[in-house]
Amino acid sequence: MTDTPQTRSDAPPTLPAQYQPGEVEQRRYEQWVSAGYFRADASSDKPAFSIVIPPPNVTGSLHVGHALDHTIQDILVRRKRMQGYETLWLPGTDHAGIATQNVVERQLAAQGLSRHDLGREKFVERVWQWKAESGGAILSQMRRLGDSVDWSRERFTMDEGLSRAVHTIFKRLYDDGLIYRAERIINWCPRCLTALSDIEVEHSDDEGELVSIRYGDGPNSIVVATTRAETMLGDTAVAVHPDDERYRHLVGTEVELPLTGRRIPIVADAHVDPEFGTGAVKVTPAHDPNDFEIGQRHGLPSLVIMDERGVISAPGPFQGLDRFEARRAVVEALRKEGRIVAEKRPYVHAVGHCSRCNTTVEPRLSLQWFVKTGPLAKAAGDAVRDGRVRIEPPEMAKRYFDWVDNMHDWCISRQLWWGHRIPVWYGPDGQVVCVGPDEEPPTGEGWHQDEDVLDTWFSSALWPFSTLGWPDDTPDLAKFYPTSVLVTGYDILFFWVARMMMFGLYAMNGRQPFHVVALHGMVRDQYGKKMSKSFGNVVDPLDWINRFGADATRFTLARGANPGADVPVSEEWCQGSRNFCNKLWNATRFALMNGATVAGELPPAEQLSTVDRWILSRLQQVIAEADEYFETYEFAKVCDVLYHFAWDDVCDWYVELVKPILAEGGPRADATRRVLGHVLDQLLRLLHPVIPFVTDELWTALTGGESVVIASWPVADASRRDEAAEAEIGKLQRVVTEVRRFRADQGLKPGQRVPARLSGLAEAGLAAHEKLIRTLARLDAPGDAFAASARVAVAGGVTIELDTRGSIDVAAERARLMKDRAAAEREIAQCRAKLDNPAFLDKAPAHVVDKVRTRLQVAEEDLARITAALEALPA
RNA sequence: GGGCGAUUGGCGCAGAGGGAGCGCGCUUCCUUGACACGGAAGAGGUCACUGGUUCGAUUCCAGUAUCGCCCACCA
Repeated sequence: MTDTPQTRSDAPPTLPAQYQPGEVEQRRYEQWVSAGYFRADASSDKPAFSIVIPPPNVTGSLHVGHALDHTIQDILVRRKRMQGYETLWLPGTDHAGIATQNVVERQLAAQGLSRHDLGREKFVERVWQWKAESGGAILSQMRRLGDSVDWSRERFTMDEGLSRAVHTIFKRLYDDGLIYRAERIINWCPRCLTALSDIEVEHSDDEGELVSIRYGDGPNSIVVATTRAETMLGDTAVAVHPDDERYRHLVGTEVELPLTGRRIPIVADAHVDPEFGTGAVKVTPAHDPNDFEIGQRHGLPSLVIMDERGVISAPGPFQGLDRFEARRAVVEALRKEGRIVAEKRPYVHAVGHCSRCNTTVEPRLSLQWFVKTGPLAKAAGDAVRDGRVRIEPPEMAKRYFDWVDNMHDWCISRQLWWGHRIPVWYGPDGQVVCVGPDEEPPTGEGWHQDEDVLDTWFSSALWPFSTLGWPDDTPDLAKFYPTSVLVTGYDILFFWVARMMMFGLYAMNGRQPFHVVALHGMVRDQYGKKMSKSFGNVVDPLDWINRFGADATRFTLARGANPGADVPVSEEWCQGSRNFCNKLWNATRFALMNGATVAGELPPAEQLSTVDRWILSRLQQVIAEADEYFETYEFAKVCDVLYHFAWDDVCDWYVELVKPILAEGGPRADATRRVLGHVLDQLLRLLHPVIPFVTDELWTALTGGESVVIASWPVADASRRDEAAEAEIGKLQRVVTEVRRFRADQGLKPGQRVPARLSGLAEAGLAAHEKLIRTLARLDAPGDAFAASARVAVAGGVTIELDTRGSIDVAAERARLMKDRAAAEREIAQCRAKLDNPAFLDKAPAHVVDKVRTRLQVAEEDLARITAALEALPA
């Protein structure tokens, strides 16, 4: 073992040939947490960088969308931490009102029970119990991913502090007249039995049937069209456009409503579109938002004909029928009476569905609580308009404006039990009292609290400041509010971001909840398809973490993350990411085996070989580029730059170039060991935010440092840039590649050594690298019996004559050269055409003209070289 | 119905007013003492279509087509 490569005297850790993530990840994460790296200190005088996590559903589990969202946040936080910021990434979970309640109700249903069987108190207890059972899952999954969150500050949207925040802001809004109670048509889910806000309703184009029904008889009859025939039972008018000549004579008269015997008025209302259908519309104020408005304008009664389950409640033959059965039955009854004018025909129109259970939403007249959004939304829009909050990518801001500028009042009451109960009490004599957080609710005979709870988004809208201690004036709030960045998918720009803006600005006296909103896309499969269970293309991040490692999973996601765009991923790409981690592992392994060192200053440039100066120069460029991409949330580019530097420059070239130097030993090898150590040290730091585990494992092994988590962030050193070295190594790479190409074309085995004579190296400035070129291209020194059988001509005037110990495939080489010649000729023609164009010379910028001249010169040299090589080929 | 975006090699995506790039896949060769989760060398695209601006357009503008997303109370 005398020829063992030099190793560090203090016996470096020996690494296995393959990186095994499992054990490393668990060990590292525990160490990070116990070392307190993630704990934020509000009393620090370092500048603050804070992010609040978009709280996932407390009883949910980590899906690949979370994994993306968390990876991005962790990247930002880890880098800032290394840059010396006091960083806080605050974790927590959301109580997710309807979603969680639905889950528990399903569990009950399995036992044949409903929530009403338990009663409110018991039911809520049961939900808390479910939270206790399942609430830990997602948190431990976040640990698996490597989230560097401050666990000491974990919050829940229904914990005591947040409940007080909810209570406080409700009271304040109420007192300011921004919360009110009113009877309105709201979106109602007949299955969840609760009101829904606009954003909880998803529209899809459904096929319905449009039927035309004749109301009244004789010349005074009028035909209306509807897709919801059953609602005619609740009609209290027919409306036509005021300017519609066809019906002018009927306005003010009454018609008989079929099946009911009621007579209803015909009114004129500008809302009616005379072009649509018959130009006459039935008016059902209790079951349609438009009709409700018309009803208000004309003082029409609202007749409720359907109960909360969508079952007909109006007395008569249809009572007790479900709304869809009733629709068929009503149409049938009308047909029997000869009231159906035009047969029903298919009609595709947008229908609202409950975003939770997909049940068709029923517009329903009911008494609900609303937030008056006008002034709040205005402020939320202005904060973005005047630049206090930046939306990334900026194109997304338009969607935001569309939303905040056209927001309806927000229905915040939900007929659920799981959530923050509305802090309003009703007295026996109709009193309504909103009770503040520090006030006692009224007691006494007949007083009772509102039964409803608040929309989940009400409490999540407070997240950026309620989690920091608001309404109290806490050190956390002072230090970390406004938060630095909010990272989330564009799909909840409206759901959540706009609402945080509204409440943040309101509660914090005009101070915005965050400086930047960084939006990412949805994770998709490798064909750009949405992930769906039915399609079977859903990725489980935990599965990937188990099989490929958390780093590989994170790298795959980050590598696909272009700002605002969807992120395609696939298992193969994750394998590729794992391979990359392994590549780093082995590069570091090589460095350790060869005594790379990180101690002391880097030697000055004069003491370094061109190869070392080249890689250091490249490193500075990479630091600068990666840094810029980090700043602009261009994570795909961050990964791209670092991946290629690591793989191409460091592994494929630098390590290979350095092997002969290290083998030689001496001071040059010492310097190279120092540079190799430095480059890997810096590279691992740069990669740490993206792939924290493997980088920490390698960095500590390489440097002996405590942890790369708390290492300083690399800063580009412009004085190490060396264009001459880059040009020189670039030339060397071209020479080597060209020889390898020749060898491959000629079918020479990669390992086979071929005697060769090199000329023109000095002129090309590569005189010092002959040995390297010979090593990399596997060319031996020409012996006494050297007989050139082939000549490879390389750009820059280098010529290499090879003794292939036999004839070469002349035809193949000729074909190759002809192809190259054609390319060179094309290039020459292109350049000449430009340079012969006076307009080009006149108008094009000087550097472009210079570039074309250079290209022409290079192409001409190439052509000469290729032509010579062709002539030298044996016939 | 309104708004936004996309259209670049087999697939997924970058890109910039002046020489078409990346990953995966594909072809050929190679177990060379960091790594086969590897190495070397390749093949493959008239950058959707039509006009316009420009010395020059794949890149800017307009229109067309196709696709996607968001918003929406026209029965």
